Amino acid sequence: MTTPGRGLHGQVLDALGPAITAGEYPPGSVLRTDELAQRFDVSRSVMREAVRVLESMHLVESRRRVGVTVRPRAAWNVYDPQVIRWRLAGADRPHQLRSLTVLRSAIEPVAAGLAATHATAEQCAELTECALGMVANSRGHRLEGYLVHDVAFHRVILAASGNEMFARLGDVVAEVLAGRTHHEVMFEDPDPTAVTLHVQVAEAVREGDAARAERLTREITVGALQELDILAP
Amino acid sequence: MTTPGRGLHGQVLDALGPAITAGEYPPGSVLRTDELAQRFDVSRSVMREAVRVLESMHLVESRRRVGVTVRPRAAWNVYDPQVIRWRLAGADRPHQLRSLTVLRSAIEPVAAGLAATHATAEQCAELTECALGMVANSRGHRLEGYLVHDVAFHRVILAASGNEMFARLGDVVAEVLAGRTHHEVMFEDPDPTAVTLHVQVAEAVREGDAARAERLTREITVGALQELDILAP
DNA sequence: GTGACAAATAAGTCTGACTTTTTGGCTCCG
DNA sequence: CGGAGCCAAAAAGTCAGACTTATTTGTCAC
Repeated sequence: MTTPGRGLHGQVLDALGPAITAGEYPPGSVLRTDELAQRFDVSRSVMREAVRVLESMHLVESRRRVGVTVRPRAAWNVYDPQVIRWRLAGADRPHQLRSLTVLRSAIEPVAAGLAATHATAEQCAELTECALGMVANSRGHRLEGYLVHDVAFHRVILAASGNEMFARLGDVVAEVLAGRTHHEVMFEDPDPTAVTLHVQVAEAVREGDAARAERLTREITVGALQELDILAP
Repeated sequence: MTTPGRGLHGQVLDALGPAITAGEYPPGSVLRTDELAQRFDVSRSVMREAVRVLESMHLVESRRRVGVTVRPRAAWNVYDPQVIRWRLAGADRPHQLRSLTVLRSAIEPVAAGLAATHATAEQCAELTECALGMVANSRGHRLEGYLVHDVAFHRVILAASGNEMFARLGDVVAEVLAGRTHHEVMFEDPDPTAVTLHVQVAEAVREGDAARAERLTREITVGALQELDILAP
């Protein structure tokens, strides 16, 4: 994904972040900067920078005379792409995947509706192209090719909505789709109904039919939710 | 809000963050750590910590031999509550408020539907209490009292949805509602229709009627959107 | 028990020296 | 004239050590 080791403090984060989000240090646990610095064999300055970042994600809280205490889950910045990635890599991946899929089911239909009225000609073209790519890869175990176009499709929809909050969820959706394809048990070929729905959404957006785009996208997300229920009821 | 000056680096952030999000340094601008440290009269270590936090928000990128460059808007972590607060305090407040209100309109109806099936007895009681408080403050310029209960109401809905991604938007909604009340021109008394809708949502959740809770909440958010269109078309 | 005071502790801050990477220019050769 | 390669400058990155400050905890007197 992003650059893994952007400096020493980044390497420390790549080790500490997953550990904390995985619950390895339960909420209330107290860490000490100096001890951590020793453990990771870095200077205190580097360690302090890492702690500052964790603090900005609300994963920990640093207080004088106390130390660095792990904050409860409810405080975490769960929208931080970094935090999402750490959690998806950890033990509560299924839980995380479900939360994100529910989020998608709320956002994407509305985004598609907006896209129908805001999309540029270019975006419509891209969308159609993506849908076409999905169709082309919908049979014969071509899951990777399918995934690429699926991700691109949803990215375009979110971007075309014209809402920056929606657009910023492109990465999240990408992670969810990738996670579903790679780690969850996925049926050999994608659901043909879903493929058709994507093509139809592209149509609706192109024709500027907001209501139809929204309804069709809702069907897609309902499908995604049902798929989750089948895999992990 | 949160603690304003949690250390020197926090004070630096409170100055730099708003400046960057306000577009005072356009994307591509290059800052140098040492120069910034001088300007804010802090040591380089403190300045570096501040830069690290800005970097984790994707507001800036630090590269050797180049300096600290401001990243384009599209890269910013717009879901970071801190970033939201900075932007709401700045010049593109109206734009930000609109984005967030659209986000609300997508999330809250779905959250309310989920709340209808997931809410505990306690949460139902809280909800009813909030709705009651809104009614009690709906007349006679009691905007502050109304706001408190309005915020609490939406927080409970989001929390009761049982989805952590939704729950985490409580702060965002709070900011939006507070912003609307304090800075936008608000009508003397809240819209009576909205008040009634809140009471009915509480009812629907209590009765476990998901579809009705979702529909009613959608009416509330549609109202919020229309209000925006009236104020800033 | 309660109050104030003192000691211990860990984060916070500053400074200065050093390292590493990147870039931009420069020369030299084709 | 143009490209390859080398050199030097610039800025971030790293480290070590000394010092400051806030907070907690424990103790002692009242």
